Amino acid sequence: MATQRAQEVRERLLTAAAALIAERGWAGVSTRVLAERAGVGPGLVHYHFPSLRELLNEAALRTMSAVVHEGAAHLSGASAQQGLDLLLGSLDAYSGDDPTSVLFTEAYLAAGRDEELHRALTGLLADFRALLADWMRSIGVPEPDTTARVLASAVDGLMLHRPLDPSLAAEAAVPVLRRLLTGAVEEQR
Amino acid sequence: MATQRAQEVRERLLTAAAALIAERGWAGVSTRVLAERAGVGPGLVHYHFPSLRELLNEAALRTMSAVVHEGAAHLSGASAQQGLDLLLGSLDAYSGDDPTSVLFTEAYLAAGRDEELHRALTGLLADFRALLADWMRSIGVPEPDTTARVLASAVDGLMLHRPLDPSLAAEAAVPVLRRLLTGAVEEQR
DNA sequence: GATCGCCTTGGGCGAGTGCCCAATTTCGAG
DNA sequence: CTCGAAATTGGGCACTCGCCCAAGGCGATC
Repeated sequence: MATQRAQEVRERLLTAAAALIAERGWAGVSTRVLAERAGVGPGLVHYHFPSLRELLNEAALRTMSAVVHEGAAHLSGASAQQGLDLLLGSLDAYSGDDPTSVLFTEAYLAAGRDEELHRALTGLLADFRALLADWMRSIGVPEPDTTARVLASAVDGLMLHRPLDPSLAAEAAVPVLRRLLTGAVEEQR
Repeated sequence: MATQRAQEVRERLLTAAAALIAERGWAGVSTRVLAERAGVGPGLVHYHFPSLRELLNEAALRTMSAVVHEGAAHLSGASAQQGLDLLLGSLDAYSGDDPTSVLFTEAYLAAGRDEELHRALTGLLADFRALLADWMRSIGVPEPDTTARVLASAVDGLMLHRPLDPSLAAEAAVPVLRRLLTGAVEEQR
């Protein structure tokens, strides 16, 4: 059916958009480079999407949503050590100048200038923090809600700084971050 | 003398640029809106600066440099409690959607796409981390170098998340962040 | 095989972009 | 007061932008 090919084009546009946001920055993604990257004619962008703005929002949101929910799935029910390994793993999976890390930061900034994106991102982060707080509660971290908020933002801050601080590697940062979980996992050093 | 007025125009352009980077994003600053904001003719931008790129770099760098060095001046020689108050104070001075916070994040992202800006920002952050580490060493924080790196990036991460997490206030985050300084200031709770 | 609706193409519109430059104003040095 | 360099103006060039649309291709249904 013809609709299937159309769906595939939509998909390719969204995938290309996510990559281009990281490469060129949110405002640097134009309809023409986007269409070229996706391998379609320039007119197709506004056939499948009402505006470039909404295309970018959807592309960023679904990419971020996939990352967050995949992480959350691994975290729920994990032991203290498994959870720490997961955080450590994500810290060297995302180096700070990889497409995913940059996409997150670009989206945070764009949310400050787009109310709709702001609402959606607020919800996505709230879901993630709730899961992170649940995990922390289950392993006995003090003040799990606030700690989850601080740890989540600290990880994003590390992504932001890492490209500007060559010696800020995951294995260096993790022992320090572990102090945030004071009282719960000290014996596991 | 005429040179004085010219210097003032250069100044106004740089100030306007810093404000516009925060408002419209790095790529959203055009020569014409910049000139209008600064109250000068559009042609003056390229009379005082070789390119828009270099103007933006200089505007961001000197603004950030002022913030960093002002903070560093207050920090050096401060007691543990004074230092903590300073950090706490900076956390509610910069809410995350104020011009200064946004400028920092915009500059971090732009540095990933501009080698010259990348080098300058790397140096600026290295200076600040060195001072922060010295302060930590002086009050007995363990692993002061790494802790300084992590705390500096965590603070920027908080700025990034704050607009998307209404309940992430300074007074909530600070007690948790204090755990990073484990062993040095516990008795000061 | 004709028909019809979804999909795709590529060009075009007005606006905005960075950068340039001839013409003009400003103002301190002689 | 005159001169000349520094500073400023505003328009123009070549290009890109988001969005639109007439035209045609495609494939499923009778």
